[in-house]
Amino acid sequence: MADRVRFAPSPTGYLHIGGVRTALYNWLWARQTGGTFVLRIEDTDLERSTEASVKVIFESMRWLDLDWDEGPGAKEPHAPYFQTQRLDLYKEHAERLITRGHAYRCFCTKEELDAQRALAQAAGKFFKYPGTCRNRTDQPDKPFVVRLKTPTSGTTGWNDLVKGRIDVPNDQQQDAVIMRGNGVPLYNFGCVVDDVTMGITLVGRGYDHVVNTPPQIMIFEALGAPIPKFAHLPMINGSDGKKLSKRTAAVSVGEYQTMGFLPDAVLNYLARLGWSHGDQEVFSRQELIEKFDWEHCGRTAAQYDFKKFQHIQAAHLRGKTNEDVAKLARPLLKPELVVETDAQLALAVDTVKTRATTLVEVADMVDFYFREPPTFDEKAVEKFLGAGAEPNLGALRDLIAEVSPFDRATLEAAVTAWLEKNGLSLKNVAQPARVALTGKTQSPGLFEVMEVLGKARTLARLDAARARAAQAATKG
RNA sequence: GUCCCCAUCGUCUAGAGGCCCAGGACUCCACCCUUUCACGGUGGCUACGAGGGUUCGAAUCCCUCUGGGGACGCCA
Repeated sequence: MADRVRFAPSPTGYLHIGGVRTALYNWLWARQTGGTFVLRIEDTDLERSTEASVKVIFESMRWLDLDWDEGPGAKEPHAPYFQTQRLDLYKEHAERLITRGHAYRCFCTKEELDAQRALAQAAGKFFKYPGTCRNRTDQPDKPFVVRLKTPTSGTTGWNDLVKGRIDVPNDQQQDAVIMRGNGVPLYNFGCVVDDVTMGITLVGRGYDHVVNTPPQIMIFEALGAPIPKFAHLPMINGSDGKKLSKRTAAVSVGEYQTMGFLPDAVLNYLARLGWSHGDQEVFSRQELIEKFDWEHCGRTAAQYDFKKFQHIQAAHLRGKTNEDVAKLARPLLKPELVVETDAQLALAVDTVKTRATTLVEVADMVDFYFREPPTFDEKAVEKFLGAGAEPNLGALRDLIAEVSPFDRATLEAAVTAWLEKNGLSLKNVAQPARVALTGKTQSPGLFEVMEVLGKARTLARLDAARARAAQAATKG
């Protein structure tokens, strides 16, 4: 039977790339197996959850094109999909647990417990709830929390899809609070009740959750619900080996979008971080869907590597058609640029695609084609359009004026012949011409630049440069 | 302190007893291509944490140690 999987982020900030990888693996599994990908918002941390964060999550998921089959804005057979709107459900389930003797009301106050904990810690001991209310028969009219009656002996375990068998002694657990005094469930409880009521059959999540799994399994059991499969993915660390942070990496999806990364590249990089398929490094979205599996997920924490990320991004950029890249880069062009047709932009893109990493770079590199005059790099002008440049530039200009058709091959042939006849090498004229045409010392090939620019503008730019050089000659 | 997990080049990883004196990729370096910058190509540096077993044979299995990470909340 196809699995029902879910991604259940907490809206406490941007969508973290670690979270994206979790979402991705679940999504890939669902898409590969014809399963259902559920999006649920775990907003029970009232202090930190914000509506803005919820919006960011949706936007990021949409940009990455990780579509959800069930959840806000999609089908909602198990609505609502926000935990704060499911409070009655949690209360019901908690009551059921109490009735069945799997949970109990605890009247100890947070203050009492905190004091005891502080005391224990001061003595170098580790505090564990002593079970004060576990067997009490009176039910005073006081505020209470609900605690799970946890087995004290034996072990709780599961066959983790990526980690293998994990068993944890039950005496390590304590009677955990599952419902707060204010009726809001704790993570472990809300999560399980939702997974049960939403029919989740496979839980794929970060490795930091393995410690939550034993108590959650206990809750599944107490609820009399089938226990889903679990897959715990290793963490992603920063390049310093520590937890991924804003200082060591771009952690939010939005940052990659503004840097001009392609969604498929982000997915590819994240997929390969902690999962492998032989020696393959570059995957299309479709390949990821076809090839993803839990067996080849790594067991070790991975370090984020921006250089490799860029490499993957560049590979995806090169893999796209000029037309597609042009379409994506167009909104990134400076508004004052004059681009007559999409085809023209695609031609320009073709010349910079192997030189750029991001869409932002594409937009930047293509700028000189559509700006009249191009932006000149002063150092380049000084070096190549000075007093001595005028004769060669002039000769080149006059030669090119006669070339027809005006394409890169014909241009190159004509120029090469001319150079030979005059005992010159391309080195003598290439850089001045490059600066004249592009404003920079680094650019796509000279003849492709001319072709894309077209005859008229090529000659105009050459003329302008010649005039500039002549002026420099009279001055100095 | 107790419990859980992990351990191959700097990094991501392949590897599920012989195919491995360890393969791919990123990075770095050299060379080739070349009008510049890229792309591409070729080559190079660099790894099985340590010690014990098991075995004819171990990166692969077992044990110990060491080193990392995580948890022990009315956070998620």
